Amino acid sequence: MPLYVTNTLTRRKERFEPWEPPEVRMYVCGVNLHGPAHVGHARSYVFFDVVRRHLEWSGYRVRHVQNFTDIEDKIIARAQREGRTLEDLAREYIERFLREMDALNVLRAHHYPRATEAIPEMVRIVEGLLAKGHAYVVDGDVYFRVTSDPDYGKLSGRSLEELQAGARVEVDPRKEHPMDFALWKAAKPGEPSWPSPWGPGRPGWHIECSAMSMAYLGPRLDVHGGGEDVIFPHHENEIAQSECFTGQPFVKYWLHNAHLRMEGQAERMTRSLGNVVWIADALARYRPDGIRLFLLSSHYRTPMTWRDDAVAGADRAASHLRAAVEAAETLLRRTAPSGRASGPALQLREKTARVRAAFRSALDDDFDTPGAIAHLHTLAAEVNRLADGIAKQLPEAGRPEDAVEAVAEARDTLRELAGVLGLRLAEPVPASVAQALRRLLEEETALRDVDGQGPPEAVLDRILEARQRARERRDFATADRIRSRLAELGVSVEDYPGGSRWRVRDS
RNA sequence: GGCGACGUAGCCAAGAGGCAAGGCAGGGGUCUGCAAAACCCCGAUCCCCGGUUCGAAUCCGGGCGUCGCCUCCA
Repeated sequence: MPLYVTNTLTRRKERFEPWEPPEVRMYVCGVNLHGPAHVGHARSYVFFDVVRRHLEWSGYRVRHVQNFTDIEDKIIARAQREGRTLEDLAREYIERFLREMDALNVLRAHHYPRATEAIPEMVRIVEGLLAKGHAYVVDGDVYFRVTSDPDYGKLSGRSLEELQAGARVEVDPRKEHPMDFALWKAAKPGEPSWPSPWGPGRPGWHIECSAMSMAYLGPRLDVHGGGEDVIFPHHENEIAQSECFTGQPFVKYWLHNAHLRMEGQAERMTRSLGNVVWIADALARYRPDGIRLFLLSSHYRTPMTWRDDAVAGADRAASHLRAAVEAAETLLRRTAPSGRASGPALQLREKTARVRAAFRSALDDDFDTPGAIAHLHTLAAEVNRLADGIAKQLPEAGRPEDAVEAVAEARDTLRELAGVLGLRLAEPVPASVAQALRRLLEEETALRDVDGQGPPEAVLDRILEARQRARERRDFATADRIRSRLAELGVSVEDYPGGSRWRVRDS
């Protein structure tokens, strides 16, 4: 089934067909480096991460570019306030942004151009626009002449008259038309500046994305994305500049995500209002899978609210998915395949195939991530049901060795589909636990003979074996003590008829 | 003022005219040395009023409410 996406430009769901398949050129508007990123930014980048993962899963080769805005009024103001250089400030927030995106399992773009590194390209475009009569110079500033572009307003769906009617800002009288926007700003005293044919100055905001997308992806993009707040003026102006400069269509599909609001706040989350949850704070409270699951639990074009109970709920839902993978793995670790398949195993196979197809259709339908998540839960429940029956040795579950192949396939599918949403479904054993385990082996007499070498997962398996021996001799005091010591380390122990299982505890 | 979204169970949320997905929370049960996890069972006059249709959460009209954008912004 083909992919359909809602194109802001046409306001319709359209079949996705890139200019030159299987290549997809995707440019996503990046952050302004005047401060750290908040969970509203995370919503946008997690969403576009899913766009990319789904395109790649569908066989496209995606070239993904995301910019950093490192020159702009607020950055200059902050640098001056803190007595730091722009470079110093930019370096700090770029590093932090990438670290936080890595933590959220957002795939890295292929290029992260910075505005200040693309000044020559910008100057070249401005010169071209001047030569074609689409721009004019006033006192060292260069403005785009909106009346020279008959298409101006096509993205935001408004005419020049409509835009002017709602204007909230005082108009610079030197401009020919109130909606004309700056391509290049003459330097003010004390501000960083670059030489140009119009004197020292710095670029306007919009020109950077035109220049950087062209430099890395060529004049025509397949996908250009960002938050819906940048539709106007930013993306509107980008189209005007780019198309007037190249004479070609700039972007085939414009994708915009709706905003995230703070619980109890009437307005959307934005750094200038201060009503934000920093990504770093969210990561301290919730696991990455939980945060992603929450952010993807609403369709990307629906506004959503950051509510702690909802994020906590998504965090628990992530555990439920992870439990299915872990239950499958426990079974697979302990059971050799028989080469046969029981009735329940055949049913699981069929369900797995159905879920795979439904999951794909959901994402193909304009990235319906809430629908896709629902299908993931359906498969997880099927795996859990079978694994539960087998762990309890229920006759209707069939023989474990007859379920192995179907369970392995279901687990692989669950992993694969979750991976398209960027969910890891795994909780690695933290290094701190590995160290604490060695101490536990020394302190606990019942664990004296346990080998503490090797990866912590193996050590935990051996600890559970020793604990199992204690249970078998009905030494529950020891067994419970080991369990509670592990719990203190963040490892929970679950007992089943066929043996015990450990899990790194949720958050 | 102009342009545009949205309103589905306590909460989050999908839904391409034909018996209303999924999750979280809650209640009951199964399993179990205890615990935990998982599994099973339980929940909706789809904001209101009209209309079209054999049939509407879905289409049309009108209300009410919430939100976004109209040069800081993901």
